[in-house]
Amino acid sequence: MTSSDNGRERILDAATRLFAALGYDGTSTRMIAEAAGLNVATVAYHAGGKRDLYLAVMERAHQAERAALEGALAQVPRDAEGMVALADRYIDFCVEHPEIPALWMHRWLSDASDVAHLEEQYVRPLMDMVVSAARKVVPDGVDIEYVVWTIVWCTHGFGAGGVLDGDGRRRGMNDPRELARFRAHIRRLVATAVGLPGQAAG
Amino acid sequence: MTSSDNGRERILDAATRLFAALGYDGTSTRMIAEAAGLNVATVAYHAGGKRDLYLAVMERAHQAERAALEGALAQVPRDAEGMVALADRYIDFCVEHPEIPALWMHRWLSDASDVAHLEEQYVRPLMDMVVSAARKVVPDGVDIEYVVWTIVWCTHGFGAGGVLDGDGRRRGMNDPRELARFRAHIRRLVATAVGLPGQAAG
DNA sequence: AAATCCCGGTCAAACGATTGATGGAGAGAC
DNA sequence: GTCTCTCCATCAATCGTTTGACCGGGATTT
Repeated sequence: MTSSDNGRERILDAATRLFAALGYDGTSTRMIAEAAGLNVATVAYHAGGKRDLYLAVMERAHQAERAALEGALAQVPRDAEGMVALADRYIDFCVEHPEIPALWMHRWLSDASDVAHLEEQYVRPLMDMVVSAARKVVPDGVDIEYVVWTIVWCTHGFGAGGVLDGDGRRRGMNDPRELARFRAHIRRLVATAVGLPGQAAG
Repeated sequence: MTSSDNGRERILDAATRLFAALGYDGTSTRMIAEAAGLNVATVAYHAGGKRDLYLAVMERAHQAERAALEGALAQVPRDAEGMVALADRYIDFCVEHPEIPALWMHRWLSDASDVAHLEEQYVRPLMDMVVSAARKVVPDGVDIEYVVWTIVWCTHGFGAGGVLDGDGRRRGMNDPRELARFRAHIRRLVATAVGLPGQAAG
């Protein structure tokens, strides 16, 4: 148990990075082994198999997401400003865990049955938590659920691929200026959705 | 030229569907051949190779997107309502070509250098067209470029993965009720962005 | 204390299967 | 006969997985 946890953890970290960057099919167990500084057989020994490893990676990512969102919900007031802050916290989370947006989108693009339970187990409950917190704040005529989906799509889209600047180059969350612009946009988007008066122009 | 175009076209269609559903790495040339009712060697004969085939698929998809967007821009008035209609037209396009959102997102998740030229050649010009059309309509303090990115992220996210209903099941563009809900949401989102008075509640 | 056993962790090597690609031969149109 | 299109057979490379052995150290036995 001295270096075993170390090995398993290194494998999980490497797999997380590679699955996020290259997708499931684009990542080989040998890549993961090399990135973790271990042998292919050791990866199989710790993870049981590529598919099991992927499931473990997704499980850990979802747990981190749930913890972050529950923590944010506990600290944020249940009013309009609180909802704006909540979206901001989620962006913080994606900045701290840059692999998660890509991991999420790759997973979202496939509908493999063996990861479907993650949606019932994690995604749907989190969606319900956020929606029920926002319901009493949002004015009539606004589709809260789709507002939340919009935040998710935008944050994951920006986090995983960034945007194209004027020269056609990608700019993403690692670009402070672009991140600030994205934050301002989401802040205004949420603010208008919850009926807050217009923010100061960014 | 009698049945050759037929063969090449069948291959391109099959490849488009499979690349959209399974991604580049998740699709094999044999799958494409089988889906097209042809032999693997025939695929190589017409397409030259898997990578060239993928490039051809992406090129065709982007051309269709450009044609649709240019057509929509030509027919739509240059005012607030026109911008709402423009977003609606783009949703129409994604409904007619259900593979495109997934194709787009898969491509967006990878940063392969041999497809990077597509961004300068297609994506950036289209973005510029839409942004310049919307600029004179949008009130101050709104980040037009990010509003357009929001439409793109939402439409592709919804088109490629759908949303989770109350039971954790996926609902997407093939579900008329969910599509209508999505349309209403985007319509309201664009309407508020261009400073239009609140729409009737959906 | 010394010798023995056991076991979790790691490795090189190999497994069968599948990958993208190619060469050569056959079929049909002109 | 020539050209276009298609298929069968095969290639080397890589895939995920398994095997059998080796190392190190704690427990057990003598």
